[in-house]
Amino acid sequence: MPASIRDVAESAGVSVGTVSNVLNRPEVVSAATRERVLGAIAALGFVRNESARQLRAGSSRTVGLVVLDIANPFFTDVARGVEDVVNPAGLALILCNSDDRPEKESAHLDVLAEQRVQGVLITPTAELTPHLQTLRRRGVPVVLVDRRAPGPDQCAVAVDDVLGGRLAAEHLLERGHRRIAFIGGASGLPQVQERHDGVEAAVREATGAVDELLTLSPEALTVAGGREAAARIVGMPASRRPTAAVCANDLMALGVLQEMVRQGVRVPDEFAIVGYDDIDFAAAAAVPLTSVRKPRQELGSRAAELLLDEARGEGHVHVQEVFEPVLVVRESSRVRRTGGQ
Amino acid sequence: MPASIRDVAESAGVSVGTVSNVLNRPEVVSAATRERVLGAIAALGFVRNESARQLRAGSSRTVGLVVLDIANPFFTDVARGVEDVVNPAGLALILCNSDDRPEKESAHLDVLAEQRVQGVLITPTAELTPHLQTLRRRGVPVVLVDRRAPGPDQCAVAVDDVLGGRLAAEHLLERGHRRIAFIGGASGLPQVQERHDGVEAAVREATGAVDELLTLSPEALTVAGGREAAARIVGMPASRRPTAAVCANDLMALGVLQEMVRQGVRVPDEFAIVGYDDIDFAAAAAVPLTSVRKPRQELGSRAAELLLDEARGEGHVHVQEVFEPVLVVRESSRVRRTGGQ
DNA sequence: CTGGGCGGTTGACACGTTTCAGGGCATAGG
DNA sequence: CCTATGCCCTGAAACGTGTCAACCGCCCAG
Repeated sequence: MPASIRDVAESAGVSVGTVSNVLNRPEVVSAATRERVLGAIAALGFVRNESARQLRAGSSRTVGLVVLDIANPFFTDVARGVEDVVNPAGLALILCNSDDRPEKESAHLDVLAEQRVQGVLITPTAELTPHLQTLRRRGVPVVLVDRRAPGPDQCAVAVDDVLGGRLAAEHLLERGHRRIAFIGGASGLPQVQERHDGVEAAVREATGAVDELLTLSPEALTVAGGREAAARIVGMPASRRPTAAVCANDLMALGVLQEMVRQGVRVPDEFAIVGYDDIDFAAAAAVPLTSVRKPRQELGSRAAELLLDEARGEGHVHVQEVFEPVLVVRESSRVRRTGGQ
Repeated sequence: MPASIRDVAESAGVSVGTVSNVLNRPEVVSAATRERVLGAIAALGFVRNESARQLRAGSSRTVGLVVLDIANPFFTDVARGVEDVVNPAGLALILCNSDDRPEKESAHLDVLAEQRVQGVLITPTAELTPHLQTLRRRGVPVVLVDRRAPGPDQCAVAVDDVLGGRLAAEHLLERGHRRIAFIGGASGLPQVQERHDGVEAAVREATGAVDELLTLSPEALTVAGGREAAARIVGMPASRRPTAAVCANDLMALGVLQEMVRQGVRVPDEFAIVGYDDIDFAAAAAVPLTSVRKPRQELGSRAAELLLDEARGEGHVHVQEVFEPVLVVRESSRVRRTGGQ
């Protein structure tokens, strides 16, 4: 059992209160006493017990972040943004992975509630679980990340995904593509739905019909999901087969790219691909991916700022921030053969 | 302020001790009382205060994991392995990113010490910081991940990186390559050094000389670092330029690949690449990467098991586990043009 | 000489939980 | 009727810290 504040007090010949003051308000302690106490602390290897602090303070010095897929670099970039804000504030980050499964999400939220975290940053699964509502009703600040708020009574940091989908689709339409695929996911995330809607709207405006849009929904928003979708596309009769795809994220786009190459379909000459998120691997792919860029790190840091502000109390006003995505054009959608422009 | 165990007790008309029993040893409480208490808990929305539990128990229900680069999928896979072991045991995971910088590592370790984590899993930076020693001396279990233990007095889960380097190099040598580059890093990580040594040994055995091995050490073990190294290689006179590279990890290998493609060097025809770690993106690259596979997830889960065993106390014996890496051959090192085999 | 002010220190209490010795009560056995 | 035996339950202590009112000397102004 490690040394306690009491051991330090004894060793330095002062009271516990003084030791506490040295730790928390060093300026009220005389220099001589302070030195003596610090010496005792060093000698005993004393380390504050956070549990006791927390118990006393009523809340802990931690923040929770719950993401859909820790293996998706988009979320690690978000996490890094969160860390950049949260660590300097003296808070530790508890990173949780829900794997897009509501049960895991709920379990993590329960743990975070028991930990009395200062607040929770979360990209929730499709339906907002009751656990999240319970948490908020209990007064724990919750900021939604990469997801719009259902109402004005909470903070959210999101991206205009309808616009993102539109940008991606318009780009392909401009390049002369008419039969376009949207590759989304089966889990029904609103972000994905919005991207779809943006694509659909652009296609309708350009072609006057929506049936030009083929929507595929593989099980998961992963590389494997992308491969699966690509295989389906390659299997279609050439007359109906799309010539380009907008993917709901870059992982899927990479999967599509990989499968196309494997099947001997040349990208972008025979099939163009647009991804979403613009993770670093998008640019690093050997056929660099055109992608819809989101401010990944900023998404995290801004959300963390809002969370800290809300946790601080005093006249916090809820903010629903919506970033504008930007299309980054790279090889995977460039026209090489056919004229185009 | 949320409801406490005392509020529950009052509301249910029992003592605090009984409520605690309902929570921790429900079998000793009569069914009727138990129901009444559970009802009160639900009605009040009571959630246990972990801080108080921890204070009482002396240690918390968390485990720390400190990694070198959260943006490297290798480490997120390790983290997933850790989670798989640690969550079922009722423990939360605090994931920290040291960014390969000793100061950040130390700061994180301090926080973990204050949190009284059950133990720490860490891939340390090059030199073992005193903070780590201090932590161990204080009795906190520490398991090294992807790093050999300096002595028999602690657990470590590592990979035979000399063998890994050798496998990579021998593969290239068999393919007829003679001038080989090893692309490592400047930070001096022993893992990287061992990989280098394996490569060097293989080259010496095959060619009788070591001067065939060009060693490059870009700043960071990242995609950007790989690009940087590749640019240097392309800039060399053809007579001395290597025809293949072993990279210290897959991120760098992807960077090399990307830069080679950008410069019009065909992979693998003109330049072969072997990565290390075999992250998912290695296979997903449009020129799939040959890579030295490590059991990423298992590395994490095994380390977590050892940590939990050590934390449990009772006759724990330190284990230094060393996994054997396996070479996974893909396109990036296949000979296409020249005969070879 | 006295009173007031001030810098520095003290010591007790509270935070919410777990644990454990002990106590009340009913039932069964003598 | 008394005692032994379980079964449930109670109540207090303890974990380590932060806070705060109170206190102690000491100096200075009056």
